[in-house]
Amino acid sequence: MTNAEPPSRPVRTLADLARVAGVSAGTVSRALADKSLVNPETRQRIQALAAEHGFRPNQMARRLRTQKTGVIGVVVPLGHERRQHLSDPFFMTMLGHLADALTENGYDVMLSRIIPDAADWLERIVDSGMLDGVLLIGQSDQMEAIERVARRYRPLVAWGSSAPGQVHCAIGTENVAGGQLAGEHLIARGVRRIAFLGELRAPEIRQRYDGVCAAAAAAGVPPPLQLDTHLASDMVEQEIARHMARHLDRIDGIAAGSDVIAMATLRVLADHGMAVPSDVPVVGYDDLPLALQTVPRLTTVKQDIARGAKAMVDALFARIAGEDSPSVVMAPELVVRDSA
Amino acid sequence: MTNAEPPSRPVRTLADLARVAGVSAGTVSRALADKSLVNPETRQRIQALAAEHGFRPNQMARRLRTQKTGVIGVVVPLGHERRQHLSDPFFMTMLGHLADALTENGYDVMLSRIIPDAADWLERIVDSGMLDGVLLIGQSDQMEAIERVARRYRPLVAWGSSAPGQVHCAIGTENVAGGQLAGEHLIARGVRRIAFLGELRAPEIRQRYDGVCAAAAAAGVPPPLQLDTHLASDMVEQEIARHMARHLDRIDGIAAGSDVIAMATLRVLADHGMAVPSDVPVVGYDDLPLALQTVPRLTTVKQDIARGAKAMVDALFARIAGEDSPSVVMAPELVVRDSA
DNA sequence: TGAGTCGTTGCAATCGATTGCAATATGGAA
DNA sequence: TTCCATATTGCAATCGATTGCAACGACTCA
Repeated sequence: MTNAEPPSRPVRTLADLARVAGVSAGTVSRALADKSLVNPETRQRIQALAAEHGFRPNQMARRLRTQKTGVIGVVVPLGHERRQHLSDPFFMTMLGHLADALTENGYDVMLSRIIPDAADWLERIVDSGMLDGVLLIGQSDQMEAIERVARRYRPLVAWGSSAPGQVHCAIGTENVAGGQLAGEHLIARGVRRIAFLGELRAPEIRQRYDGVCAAAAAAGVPPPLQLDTHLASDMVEQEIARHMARHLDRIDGIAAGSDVIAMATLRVLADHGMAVPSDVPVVGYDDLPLALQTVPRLTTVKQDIARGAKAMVDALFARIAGEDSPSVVMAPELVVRDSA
Repeated sequence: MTNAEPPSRPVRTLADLARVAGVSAGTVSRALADKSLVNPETRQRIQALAAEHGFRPNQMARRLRTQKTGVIGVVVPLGHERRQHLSDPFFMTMLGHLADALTENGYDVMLSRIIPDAADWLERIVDSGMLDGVLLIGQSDQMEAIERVARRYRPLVAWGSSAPGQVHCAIGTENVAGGQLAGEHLIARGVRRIAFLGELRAPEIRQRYDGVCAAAAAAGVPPPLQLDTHLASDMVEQEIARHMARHLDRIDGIAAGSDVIAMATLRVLADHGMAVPSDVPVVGYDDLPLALQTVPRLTTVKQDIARGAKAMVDALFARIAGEDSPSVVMAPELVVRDSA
């Protein structure tokens, strides 16, 4: 018997281990996979040997052979709004839930933050052969690219809105209805001159704005004043400060396009010595965890991100299994706290 | 000439494209890699053909062959504190910077949130053959595991503290000095009975606490009252509320173990009708982006996360290139805003 | 015209694990 | 004792791209 201690992890490949065990590579492979074809004794012996030598099969080779990677791509397309950072709280919250659900199911997560400058950014991702499926956090302004790829690549699910006739599977909430909830709540609080903070190139923000407009129209109050507010976190506060300096005397309530915007607004209003909600009610959108942490606590339109993430993952798994999965649109919900 | 249109992406592999182009697979490979060995005309013809057919090489095969993956693993070990979520703002901020730096350099990011229950969790990651390098966000209580792996696996860099004789490369800040800054600042503001919010099992939190203690001892004020506060975001606020209900009358200043804790504290203090900083000054730790957004703005000890992330990536690249890279400890810095 | 060069291209091995099929051994039945 | 069914194991092809080496052609120069 060769009692030479292994000098420097000589057991790197299946073949190495096979040599040590005195069997063929195929047998080792089957033993490690717990296939019933191998003799139980041999199997246990090989597994013990594998553990002893700290052997781990090369995933690259395994994946090439089996044509499954066990990796899901989570991609954040940053179409307009290039300065928006990956650390945006909404993305991160969504990503956290997604990553949890995915890893629980044994998948790895590959993260991509993409600025879609090349027209084929999405095909480059799905055709890389690296991924078993792709999750898109947001559609940005890339509807055509997404539709084009979805026509031939099934395991693809996006967070966002779904239109009739849309090919790709999208999970999202009814943004127009959500905006309407926000508008109605402000109006019920006596607000007449609403300001909407958010820029309209992002489709979901535009829909929220449309909802606020609808609420205003229905109640017979003037249409809201729309003020562009970008999402890059380092800029929001200055931008809002500028808006407030100029328009604060002409408004008496604020609907923010997102909680991040709402939180920055709270900050700016405090600088102006305005009390929230007594001087100016503010309602946010998203109901991120931080909405609970602000002073005052944020009244906001809740998108159930945890449920959305779970729905996305479920839909993706269904598609990976070859089944079909419909788009989902969830109802938003007004969460009344202290800011409005 | 065969003018049959490609029916369903028949060009999937190098060999397919080679057949279409009438050359061998090797030539196609070289042409696509812009090797000088191939005739410029052939090269252009093949590249045009590749674009026309939307051909993308299978990354799995490429990586198996070249033994490089172009993927960096970013892993968050959750040793103690299992309920801490991936969406923790500190992780996310760090992850955002890391991902930006990595993707700028052409690497993909594989994300893992790990609960190290298996003893070999780290070797399982580094030996998977999937990764060109690994970045650890935090050391948790896994120093031994990290040291063990670092002894034989070079491209590994952690965020955290470095002790003399430590094998693995760690980038971090001087937490004791940071805690001291916080303590000194509170004391200079007239605080005598400091409360420290944070639980001591996490080494970096313990060091910050030690720093606060040192400051107190040096100034001759009583040692701080330490109150356990976990990091799971859904629990913090209740926990702090309980602490405050019990101890608020016995303290006159608060050093928080992190900005997240500080922010929740601000919330709770508002509920108690306490003014910050006039009734109770509060200083945070980290200087996350959200420290700018709170009301009042958070006075805090800054860890330059952006710089830290860059340092981690630089160190990792050096190690991938076979060079060596030392641990780095950066000096924290007190950022005085409005909360203390 | 023949030898030597250079520029291109093809051939075939390789990365490491998986798996269909063939081969062997073992036991039981006739 | 012979034959067959069954349980294990080995062999070799395969996944798709990369790359060292050999081969081929054209061209130059003697």
